Amino acid sequence: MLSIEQIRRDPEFVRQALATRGEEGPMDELLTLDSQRRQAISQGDELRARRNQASRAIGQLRAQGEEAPEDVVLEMREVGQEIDVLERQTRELDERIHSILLELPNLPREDVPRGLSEEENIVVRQWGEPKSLDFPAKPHWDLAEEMGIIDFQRGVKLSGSRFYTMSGYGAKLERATIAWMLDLHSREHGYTELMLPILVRREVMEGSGNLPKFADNLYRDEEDDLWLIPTAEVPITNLYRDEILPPGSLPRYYVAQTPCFRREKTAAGRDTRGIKRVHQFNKVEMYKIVDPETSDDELDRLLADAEDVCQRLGLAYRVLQLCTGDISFPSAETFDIEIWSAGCEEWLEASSCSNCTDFQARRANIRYRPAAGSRPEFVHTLNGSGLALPRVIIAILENNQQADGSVIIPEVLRPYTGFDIIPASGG
RNA sequence: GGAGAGGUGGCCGAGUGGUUGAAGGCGCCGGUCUCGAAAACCGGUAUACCCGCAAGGGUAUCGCGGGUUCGAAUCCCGCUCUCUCCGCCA
Repeated sequence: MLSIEQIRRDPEFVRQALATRGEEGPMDELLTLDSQRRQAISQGDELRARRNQASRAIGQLRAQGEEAPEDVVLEMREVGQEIDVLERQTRELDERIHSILLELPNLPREDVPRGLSEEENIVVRQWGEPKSLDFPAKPHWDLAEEMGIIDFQRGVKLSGSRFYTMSGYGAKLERATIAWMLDLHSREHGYTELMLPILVRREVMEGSGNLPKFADNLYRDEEDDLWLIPTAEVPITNLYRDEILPPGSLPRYYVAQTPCFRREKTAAGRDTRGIKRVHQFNKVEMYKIVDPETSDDELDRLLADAEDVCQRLGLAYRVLQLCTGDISFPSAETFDIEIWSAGCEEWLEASSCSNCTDFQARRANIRYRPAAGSRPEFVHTLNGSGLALPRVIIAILENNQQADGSVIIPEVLRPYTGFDIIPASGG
C-alpha cells in the first residue's frame, strides 16, 4: 500500500511513478477525499473535546451531590448526534481512500528500467551455456511419461486439467530436491526454516497484496472463508502482522517449502503441455524482513542465493531485470532467474526475487523499532523463489536425459535421492 | 460438533458508569551510588490520527462492531479469538 502522506506531499511524483507501470493513479480523487477526511476528523475532534469537557464538569457536580444542568445535558445530546454524523462521514471517507489505495501497486525503484511490457526486460547476466544434446532431445512431457514417473492422465482424472501425479523415481527426485534446497538455504545461506499453514484468512491475503485485486487467481474455501496460498510469501509476510519488532531483531531470513495453488485463469491456453504451468506445485521460498536502509543490498544477496541453487545443480541460467511494467504488484524491483531447458528449448522462469520495500509492511502493518525508545518504522520485505520445483524438475529431466531414455541425477542431489540415475523405465 | 471460562499497556495483573491512557509489579531506558558491576534509590517508558513552521494543543484506542448515556474498560446486543472438558480424528 502506498502512503497517503507521500501522495499528499508529492502527488505528481506518485502519478508519474505509477505511469511507468502503466497505471493511472486517481491522485485528484485521493487528494479530495483526503482533505475531506481530515476536515471531518478535525470537526469531530473539536466536538468531542467540547463534550469531554462538559461531561467532566457534570461528573464533578455529581461528586458534590449536585444535579447536572438541564440545558447542558440537552446541548451535549445534540453535540453527540453531530459527532455521530461526522464519525460516519469519516468512516466512509476512510473506506473509500483505503479501497483506492489497495488497488494501487508499489512504486518502482529509481533504477528499474522503464518499459511497459516484458519486451523491455533486460538480461543482466548469464551463467553457463544452454545445453545442447547430440541426439534428439525430448520434451519432459514425453520423456517423463515414457519413463513412467509423471502421469498426466490420472492427474486430470483426480483433479482436472493442469494437475498431474508423480511416482517412483520422479516423486523421490522432487522430494530430494526440496530437502536439498531447504538444507542449502538454512545451513549455508542463513535462513530459518519454517513450516506454514497453506490455508489462510482473508486479511492475510490482503496483507501480502493478493486481495482484493487478484481474487480470481486464488482458490478458496467458502465455508470458512479460508484461502489456499499461491506462494509461501503470503503466510510469511503476515507472521508479524500488526507487530512492532524490538530493536536488534532485523534482519530476519526465512525459508519454507509449501505447495502453491494458482487458478491461472488468465493464462488459459498457454503452456498446456507438461508441468510448466499447473494449478498446484511445490516451491521453496526465501523471505527477508529487513531494515529499509539495507533492502537494496539484501535483494542482491537474495538473488545470489537463488543463483547458487542453479549453479550447484549445473543449470545454465540468465538473470533478467524486469522493467517497470512487468514487476509484480507489490514489488519495487524484481529480478527473474530463467533456467535453460533443452527439451522444450526454452528459458524457464524458476525464480522471481523482489524487493517489496514498505508496500507489504504498510498493508500488513509490520514495523520495527530502530532503537530503544525511538519511533516505530515500517520494515522492508523481500521474497524470492529458491526455487520453484516443477521447472527445476523439467530442466533436470530434459538437460540430463541420455540417448537411451534414462536421466542422470545432479551430483549434489544424490545423497538425497539415494540413486544417481533414473532408468528409462523409472515409474 | 457439545459444555464452560476468558480476552486490559512489552509481560503479569488491578479496576463494574465520572480527570483511568488506565493502580501495582516485572521488564526496558536514563541517572545517583561504585574502581567496575550487582543491589538500592530517583526519573522515564504505548500507538495512531488531526491542528500547528515549531513549541504545543486536541482526539481515539482496555479483542472487534453496534447500542444505552451528558459521560463506557466498566451496562446491553452481535461477532471473533483463546483456553479447559467431552466428542471426533491423522
